[in-house]
Amino acid sequence: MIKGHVKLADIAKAAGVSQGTASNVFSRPEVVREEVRERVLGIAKDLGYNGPDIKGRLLRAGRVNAIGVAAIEPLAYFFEDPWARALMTEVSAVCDATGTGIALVSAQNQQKLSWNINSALVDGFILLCVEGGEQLVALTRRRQLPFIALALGDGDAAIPAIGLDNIAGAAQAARHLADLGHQRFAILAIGLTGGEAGAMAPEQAVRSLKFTSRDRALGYWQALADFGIGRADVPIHATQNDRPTVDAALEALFETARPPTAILAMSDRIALFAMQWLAGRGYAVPDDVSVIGFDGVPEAATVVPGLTTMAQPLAEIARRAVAAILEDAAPAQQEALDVTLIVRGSTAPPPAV
Amino acid sequence: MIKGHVKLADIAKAAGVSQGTASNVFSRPEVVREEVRERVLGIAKDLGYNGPDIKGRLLRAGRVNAIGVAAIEPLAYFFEDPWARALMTEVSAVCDATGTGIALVSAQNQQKLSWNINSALVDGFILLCVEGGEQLVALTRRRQLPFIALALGDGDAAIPAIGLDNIAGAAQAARHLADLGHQRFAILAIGLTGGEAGAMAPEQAVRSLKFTSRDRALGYWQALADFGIGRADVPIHATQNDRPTVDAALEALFETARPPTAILAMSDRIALFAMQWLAGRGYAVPDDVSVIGFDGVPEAATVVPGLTTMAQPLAEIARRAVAAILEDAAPAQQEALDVTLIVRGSTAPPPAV
DNA sequence: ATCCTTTCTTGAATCGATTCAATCTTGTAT
DNA sequence: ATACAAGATTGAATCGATTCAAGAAAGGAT
Repeated sequence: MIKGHVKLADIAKAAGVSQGTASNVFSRPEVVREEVRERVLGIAKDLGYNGPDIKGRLLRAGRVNAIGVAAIEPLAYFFEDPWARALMTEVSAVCDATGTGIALVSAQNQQKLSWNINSALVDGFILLCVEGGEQLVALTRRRQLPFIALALGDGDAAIPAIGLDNIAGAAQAARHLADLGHQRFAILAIGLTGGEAGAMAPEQAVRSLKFTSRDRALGYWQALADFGIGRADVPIHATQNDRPTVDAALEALFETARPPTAILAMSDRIALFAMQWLAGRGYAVPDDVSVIGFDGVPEAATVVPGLTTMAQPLAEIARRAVAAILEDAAPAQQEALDVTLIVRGSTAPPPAV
Repeated sequence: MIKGHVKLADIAKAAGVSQGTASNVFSRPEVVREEVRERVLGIAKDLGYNGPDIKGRLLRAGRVNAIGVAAIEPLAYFFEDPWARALMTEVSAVCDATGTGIALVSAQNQQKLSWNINSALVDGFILLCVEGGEQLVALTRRRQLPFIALALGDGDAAIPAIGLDNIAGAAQAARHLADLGHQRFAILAIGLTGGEAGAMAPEQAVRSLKFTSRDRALGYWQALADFGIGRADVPIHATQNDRPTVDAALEALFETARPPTAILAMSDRIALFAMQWLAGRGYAVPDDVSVIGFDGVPEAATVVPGLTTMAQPLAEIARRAVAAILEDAAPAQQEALDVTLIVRGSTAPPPAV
């Protein structure tokens, strides 16, 4: 019988039992008399029926046992971006443990994303809000499913979100280097609200950086102030989190008369690009220049020398996020988690002058 | 977030139109008179109805517009393994273009995997068969959905699969190094059927390596034979595709009186581990030792020096695989695609003696 | 033989939409 | 005024299961 669509009703009819009983044979076998159960199962095997179709089941149940992870990025983002990957790894671990599926939801343009969010078969969403978080939240709202935003810069407390204490983390990073004796710092920033990259004045930074990066900048400044280093003494260059803009920033920084001995990078990605640029120019890390990153991506541990960084508690973030969706218990307000300093080989005292 | 109980039927009733018309308002608006359409949309907005629920729609349509990618690995595999990531990146690109969703399906133990495969809401599966491919295929068969196996070592032609011409690729790799003048080779293999790693004799390799690795070994040997280098002259060490076993193999190889000047690694992962080991021991790549990998993962391009490798046509693989699922047009038999040599900095003529 | 439990089984309702043949409206041409 | 095509709307069937109140059968006690 090539006709591929045997359904439960067919089995029931063929076995001479009601559809309800047939359903029980598969979903609650203990309630059906053994004799009947075996007969039904036999018929099912004969007809090539492999158990209830998941689509019918889920329509009835109303849940699909999967969570969606969404971002305003191409789908490949989940596999390419180091932070996204590290986070997904942890989310995967949690989902593995709870038997929950993962569906990737994304699109670059608003319209497609909207469609994808609306048609994703999931019980809720984890939103990766690195770019355009507000839009993502707005789009997801309409779906009327539980969701939780991650890395949402914006301070709107009404949005269920898990954030980081970026100010404290950045301060700790700067303090680490200052404690080592560094005096000449430079900041490599991300996340301009506008598009351009380049050097910027502190006031300008406060104005045009997005929340996450602004907080990190504030943290750096705050710690350095304790060491008598003013904002104006710390050049800050915005990048687009990619190699060309990082390279350009470094070119500019190391052309000056007093190049920095310590680089505060707002992401590990930037820090890693910076280390490669430095290696290419013959600057030794950490002997000539120290570099500290932010995020704690796995690559930071494997590169040589290891990258000192402020690690996000990704496992904790993932655990809370998945739990929030599964139990529909999103935090009433934003939670901010601590980042922790991980010292590796990329930071050391500055070279003796 | 409590889900509103408004459904299409409620809207229809409230607007005084039939359910069919209400459905058309959302799914085929052009067929409904403008006046009616606006009235219905108005009512919908008032009642807080956000368009057709996807579950009902899909039940009717019978397809969910998503494909599952499955592997017998923890879910994190998709984000951690370089080959899987590179492949997923390409699959993502294809899915992005066609508006198809991606669901990740995996589990380490058989039973859970079986459950996950059976309950995944997808239109078909792409199977990553690096480990335990046969089991994966067997499990997927039962679901009676289109599927296609990738990297399936086994030669069973009845399974729809996309493979590689490993023999030709490996031969090309070995020829590249032999053309450069190398004479002392060593092979770092993967994929033992048993568990142990270590040095092995050629006959043993043929016997105990899995299909993919065996073919690669055969390819290496075949090309080297043309240069008068016999199988017995090429030490072959099995690894488990991880750092410890690669390190152990290299320790053994470079302890000998005639260490190799050219390393044939069966995966980029192994090759990259090898390059790190060599760097740690003070061997210069490519001046002292040349290394060639296999797979063409992105890291091979970014490492310094770049890794020469045999690149898999991942984009092509992804394109075909997704098309096969979406059009239910899996190839009747296994297809084998060509790999291409990408020369980077890790290979050069051997050191002058 | 009667009554009461237990244990199975039934049948119909439900989940939330789409589809399509049939019917009803219009508008236009004759 | 009549006929007819084109366009809009209806209503019932369908997708594939689960659920649960109610009925039937079997077994035990009196």
